[in-house]
Amino acid sequence: MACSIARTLDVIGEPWSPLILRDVYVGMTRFEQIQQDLGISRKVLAERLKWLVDQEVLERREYSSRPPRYEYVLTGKGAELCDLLTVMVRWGDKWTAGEAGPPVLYRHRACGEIAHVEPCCSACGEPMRATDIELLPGPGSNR
Amino acid sequence: MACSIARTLDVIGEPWSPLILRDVYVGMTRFEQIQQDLGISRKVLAERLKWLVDQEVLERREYSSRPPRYEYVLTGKGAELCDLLTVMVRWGDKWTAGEAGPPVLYRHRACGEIAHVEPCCSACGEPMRATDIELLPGPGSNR
DNA sequence: ACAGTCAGTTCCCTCAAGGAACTTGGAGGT
DNA sequence: ACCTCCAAGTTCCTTGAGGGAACTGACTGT
Repeated sequence: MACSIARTLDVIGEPWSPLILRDVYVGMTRFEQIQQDLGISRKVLAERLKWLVDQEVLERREYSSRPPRYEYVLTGKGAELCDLLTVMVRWGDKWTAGEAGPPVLYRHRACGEIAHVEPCCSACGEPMRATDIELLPGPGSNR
Repeated sequence: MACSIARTLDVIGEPWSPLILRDVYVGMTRFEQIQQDLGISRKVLAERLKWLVDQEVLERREYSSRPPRYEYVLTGKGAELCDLLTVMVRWGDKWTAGEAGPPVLYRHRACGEIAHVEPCCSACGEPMRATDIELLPGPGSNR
């Protein structure tokens, strides 16, 4: 499909993938850890990890050779997918967090403040919401 | 689960929902239009629309009373979900667009430039990638 | 009266997810 | 040498969700 949303969903569209990515992001990099943390079936987890490695979102790395043991780490491509997770968190915090408030706080290392992520324009730096955007056909369009 | 990612995925985690949202965002607001555009089964589309309306992401609006005809429009909550879509598009454009380039271009109405969306810090306004963030337990944490 | 439109609903079938048990390759204890 | 444990999967069976096609109901236009 000539749609970047569909192509992105092709990589991480199925519901477990973002959660797997989050686990790797926060340092749960091993099969057993992820499986227990998420309560996902081992079969599906093995499939997803293989898929994410094939897509170059994760890298399978040996952390012990005897016995052979592996962990999963983010690639550059995968790290940028985590930006998507932070935007998800923002929405979830704003619209679905209960009374208690957000379960996790984000500190921006550059400025040291507790903050959240906001979509901004790459040209002018001002906030850029979906409602501030005008869509134009691009070079990869098929019409 | 005490995780805003999981809560967000609960609302739009299943693979068709983001595509449905995109269609509504670009003006395809009717059942028949969406069904034909996506090639989704009518059964599943009806289920998803009902779910998204229940979640207050979409609103079901009568646009003709006789015969009774309905369309779906974004709520405020839904419009902010579209920010998530724009971030998906950015990733898809960058990592999965082929030779041809992105299928759609975005013009930021505020500055008039063709641009893409970038995650920035709500406190200092500088770019804020997943790798620039330090995670801290928040008030809604359960440990 | 009859065909056409839109917004669904119903039915059946297939395929993918879940769960539990099993496998592999080695480490460590006795 | 043997038993047991562990991480990282693989295999097998069952159940549930998605796809496809046909049907329904409320109305319009000719």
